[in-house]
Parts: sequence; C-alpha cells; structure tokens
Amino acid sequence: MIEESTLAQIKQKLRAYNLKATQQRLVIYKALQATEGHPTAEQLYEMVSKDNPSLSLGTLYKTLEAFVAVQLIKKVACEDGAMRFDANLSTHNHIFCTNTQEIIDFEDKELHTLITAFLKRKNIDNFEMTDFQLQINGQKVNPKKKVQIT
Amino acid sequence: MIEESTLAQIKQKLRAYNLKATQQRLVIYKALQATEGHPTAEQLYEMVSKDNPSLSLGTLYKTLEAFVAVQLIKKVACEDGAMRFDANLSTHNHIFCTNTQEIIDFEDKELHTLITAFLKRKNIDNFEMTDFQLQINGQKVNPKKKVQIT
DNA sequence: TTACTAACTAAGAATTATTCTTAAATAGCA
DNA sequence: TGCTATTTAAGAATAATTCTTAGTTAGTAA
Repeated sequence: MIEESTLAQIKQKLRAYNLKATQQRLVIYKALQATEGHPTAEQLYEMVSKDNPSLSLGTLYKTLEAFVAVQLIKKVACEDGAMRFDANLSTHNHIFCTNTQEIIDFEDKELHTLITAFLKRKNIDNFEMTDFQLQINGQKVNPKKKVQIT
Repeated sequence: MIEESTLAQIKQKLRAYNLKATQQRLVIYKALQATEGHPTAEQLYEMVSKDNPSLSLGTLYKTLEAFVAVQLIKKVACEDGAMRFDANLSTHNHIFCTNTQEIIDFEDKELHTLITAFLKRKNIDNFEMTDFQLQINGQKVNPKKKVQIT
C-alpha cells in the first residue's frame, strides 16, 4: 500500500529541489519511513540519535521542514501540541484516539470514491482543493492493542 | 445551524461541572461564540482584552482548557503550531487553507449520512468512535474573499 | 583529482505557545 | 453576612520549535 521510496528516488527528489543528499537527510528519511505511526520530532530524534549521536535536533527540525516543503513527507498537527510527521504520502484517513493522542492511518478505496463523488457534485467557491481526509475521533478500548478497520 | 448557548445555559453547564460562573468565563465564552472562524488563544485574548483589560492570558488559557474538558467548546490543532478554539459543537467539517492557515467550517447533512452509512458497514476493532469530520485541504484563490461550498 | 562555493550542520541562544505558581479576590452556599 | 473552595492576575517556568553563527561538506567545474 505504502509506496516506499528507494534511496535513489529520495536523492533524485532532493536534487530536483536543489537539496543536497546529505547523510543526515537520508538517515532521517529512512527512519521516518521505517516508523509505523506518526512520530514527533523528539521521538524521531531519539531514534536517529542511537546510530548518529552527533546529529543535532536543530538539523532534524530543519530537515523535516525541508522535506515537508518538498512534499517528501507530511506534517500533522496534533492536539497535544506537538507536530507529527508521516512519510506515507498516499491519501489516507486518520483514526485519532483522544486518550493516547495516537493517529492510526487507514486507506479505503470505497470511502475515497464515495467522498470524491460527493465533492464532484458540490462546488467550493474561491478554493482549489488538493486533497482531503476523514478523521474518525474516539478512544481505544485497550490502549495497548492495535486498532484495525475491517 | 449553530446552536448558540444562552447565558443561562452556559451557567447551568458550568454549574453541572462545579465550575463557577465568573465574569471572566462568561466574557470568554461569549467572545468565542460571537467569533466567526477559529481564533487562537492569543487572538481571543486581544478581543476580550479591549473590554476587560485586567483579564490575564493565563486565565484565558485556563478557562479554555476548562471549557474543552466540559465539552462546552472544541480545540483544534493547527499546522502553524497554535491551537484554535471553536464554540460550534455540532459535527461539522473543515476546509483548510494551507496558505492562510484558515479553517472554514461547513455542515452537510448528505455528506454526514453518506459517511455514517459507510462506517456502519465497517468495523473498527478496539475503538469507540465518538464522531468524525472530513477535512478538505487546499488553497484559497483570493485570500481576502470567502470560501463557500454550494 | 583538486579546488571552490553554495548549501548544510552542530551547538546553543532565542522565541513562541502554553502551563505552572502563588498570593489575593470572589462566587455561591450556609 | 460570613465562610471557604474555587478562581484570578501576574509573572516565572517549561516545551516545542526556530534562529544564529562559525565551521563542514556535497556537488560542480577546472
């Protein structure tokens, strides 16, 4: 489902935007891509720090910002006040647990079709839509178990 | 569409949660209710400060927090890093302009029915849904004009 | 291959949004 | 009218993020 970019693809994308393919950037991108869920900058920092102790938090933030600008990743504002990041670029929806602040991604073609059809019938004046997502709010029953839509 | 709470209703709701109906709280609630859009705490502070110069920013934050806890208002995390607040409690959807960071509310019964029906067919394991909303992302064409869905 | 330069990084200071602390004030009850 | 738990103002403290700066490096050009 999730289209993982290869290293070569990432480098190419960076090049296209005049961004140098530094070790730090590749490490950060790979870490985010390997992460399930939506880590905060701080969480991502912990992950990459293990193998790259000299990588600074400032660099991490700048890198994430650059990636967002280039649309290599997405940024999601979260109710706990922290930004979370996501390498999954495909249009997808969110299940949000108001207790744990977790965001669970899900994709559903049928839902996508349904909403697309609805929006085609409507007209949004003075607005260019790029994409949309459904957010389902609620609470996990067992916070330690996974949530799954079937 | 938007069910404005009367002063008496607000007081009653506060009472029900053992919150005192102070002047500050009523002023803040009325200001938020009178605001179109989703002001940040800072913006709300400017509004209420005009007529209540002694009301402190700390009180504003504490009050908003209390209101959210009691579900008198909603809190929305925004990509620019600030929280925004909303006295419109009815289930409604968001049009989000990635340029101006504006959030435009819209309600649509048909859409609501459509999504509700879809979700009924699905099953979300380990999760109690409370509500949902559709977020439509894009950019305003003319940032000074209004966006409207028709 | 080497040299060059614009872009990048580390480190820490600065900023911004928000929360906390505390002494004084007040709503709502008795 | 007095009592008391709750609330408030003011400012200090914190957390997330951005900015600054001097040194480093990727990618190009010789």
